[in-house]
Amino acid sequence: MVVRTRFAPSPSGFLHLGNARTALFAFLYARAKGGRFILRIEDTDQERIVAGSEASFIEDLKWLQLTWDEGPDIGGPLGPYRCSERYDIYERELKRLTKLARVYRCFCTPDQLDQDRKLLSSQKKVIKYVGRCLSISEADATKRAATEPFVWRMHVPDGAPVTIEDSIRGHVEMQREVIGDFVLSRASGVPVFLFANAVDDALQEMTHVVRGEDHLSNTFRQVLIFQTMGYKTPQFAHLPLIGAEDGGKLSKREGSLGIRDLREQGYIREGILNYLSLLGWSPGDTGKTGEKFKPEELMKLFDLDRVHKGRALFDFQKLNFLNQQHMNDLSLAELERLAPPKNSAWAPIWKDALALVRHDAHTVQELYKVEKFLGQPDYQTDNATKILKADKSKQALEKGLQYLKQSLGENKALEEGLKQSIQSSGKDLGLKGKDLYFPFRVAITGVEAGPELVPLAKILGGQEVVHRLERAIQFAG
RNA sequence: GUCCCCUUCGUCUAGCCCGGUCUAGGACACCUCCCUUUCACGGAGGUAACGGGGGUUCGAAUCCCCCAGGGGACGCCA
Repeated sequence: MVVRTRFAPSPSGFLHLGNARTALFAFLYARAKGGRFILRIEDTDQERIVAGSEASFIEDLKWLQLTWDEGPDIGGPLGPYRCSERYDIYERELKRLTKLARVYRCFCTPDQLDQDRKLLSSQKKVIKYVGRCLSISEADATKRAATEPFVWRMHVPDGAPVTIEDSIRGHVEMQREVIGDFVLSRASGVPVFLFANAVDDALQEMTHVVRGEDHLSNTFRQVLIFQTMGYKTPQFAHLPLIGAEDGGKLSKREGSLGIRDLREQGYIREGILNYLSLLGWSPGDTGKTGEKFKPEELMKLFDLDRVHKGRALFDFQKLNFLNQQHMNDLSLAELERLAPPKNSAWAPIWKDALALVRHDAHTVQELYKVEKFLGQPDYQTDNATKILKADKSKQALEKGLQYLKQSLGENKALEEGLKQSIQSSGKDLGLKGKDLYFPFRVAITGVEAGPELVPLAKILGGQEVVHRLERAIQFAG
C-alpha cells in the first residue's frame, strides 16, 4: 500500500507555525514511508477566499521545500486539487449518499437554529440539531424545496458509539446521541467542509489524514460518512495544538508567527523545519547527541506514532539555537547570498566580514550586526567615553599609533603590525590585559564586545585603522 | 453548559503500552568553570520535573478510580 497524505489549507489565511507544522508532519510521514504528499486547496467557501492566499501558501511551502507530488499547480491522477473545481463530484456523491442513509432537506432558518442552540444551552443539554425537519414527508419536502431555501442534513440514528483508532491518541469514541444530524450542503448547493473533505480524502485515496486536534470532533461525523458511503476510512492522526510562549493561544500572535515573517527575520528553512519537527515529536534514541536534524534526516526518522499527545508551547530560544546550528553548515558564499551587503562599498570585504560574525548570529538578519563594526565607531556612548578617557588610554593609543605608522611605513603586514604596536605600547606604559586592549578595541569599533580585533582591522585596512586611532585620540584629548 | 482530548525540569521532550534497570535521561534557556585581549563559538560541570488525592502491588512516572487545571469542539467556517 502506498502511503498518501495531504495538506489541505483553506485559502483564507497564510502559512503559519500551526499549519506549517501540520504540513510538515504529513510531508515527513509520506517521505518516511516512501509515499506521496498531496496539496489540495480547500476553497469550498468562496466568500472566505482571500486574494493571493493560495499563491502565498504555495510560495511558502516551496520555500520550505515541502514538495508535493500532486497539487493544483502540477496536477495529478486524482484531480482536480482545488475544491471549487470538484462541485460536480460532490453533487454526484451527495446523490449517492441520499440512497445509502437518511439524508433529508432542512428548512430551518439560521435564526431558528440559533434560538434552538440558546434554549439547549440554557437547559444544559447537548447542543445539536433538534430534528425539526426530520419528520417532514418526502412529498412535502420536495414541494417546499421549489420555493424555500434548504440544506441537506444527514441523520445520525442512535446506535453503537462511533470510534476512531487514532495514530496519536489511540482509541477515541463518541456516543451517537451527542453528534446530532449535521449539514452536508448549504442552501447555495455548495457542500460544507465536513462532507467535501471526506469525499476528497476518500476519492483521492488518502491513507493517512494528518491534521490538528481541533478537527477531532469533526472526525466522528466524517467517519459516519466514510462508513455509510462504503469508503475506506483513512488512518487519522490528530496533532496536538501549538500554544504561544506565554501559554496562551497561538492565534493571538499569529501575525508575528507566519512562516513568511520568520523568513524575513532571517530564519532559514533547515532551522524552521528542525524546530517545528521537534514541536510535538521526538525521534527517540537516534544514537547521536544533540537535536540537530537536517530535513533529509527527518524524512527518514519521522513517524506518527512518536508524536506527543500534549500541546506544545512555541519557544523562540530553541528556534534561535537550531537556526544557528544550521547556519553553521552554510558556506560563506551561501551566507552572502542570503545576506548581501546593504552598502555596495562593503561588497569587496563582505564575505570576510561575515566570517567574523557568523558564529555569533542566530539568524541571517543578525549577520548584519557586522555593519556596526564596518561603519564609523561612535565614541559618544557612556562605555566608550569612559574607556577612551580612562587614565592611560590616550597615551596608549598615541604610542600604538606611532608604532603602527612606523610599521606600515616599513610595508609590514597590518595584522602583525597592529598586534606588535599594541603590545609595544603596553610595554612602554606598563599596561596589559583589558586596560591595554579595550582602548584599542573601542577606538576601532566603538564597543567593548565584538569580533577578533586583528582580523577585523585587516578587513578595514591600514589607512582606516590609523584614521580611527587618530579620531579616538582626538576624542580622548 | 455538553461532549472529546491533554497534564514529566521555566520550555521542547525520553521513559508510560510490556510496573522494579528512574537516586527520572536528553535538548534549549539559566548559572559556574575552561579556552580567549572582549563578546560569541567550542569544551567541562551544575540548578531544575513525574498536577493533587485515593487505590492495586513486596514495589507505580508507569495499571485503576476520583478531583483539579489546561486545550478543543459544539456553524448553511475550515
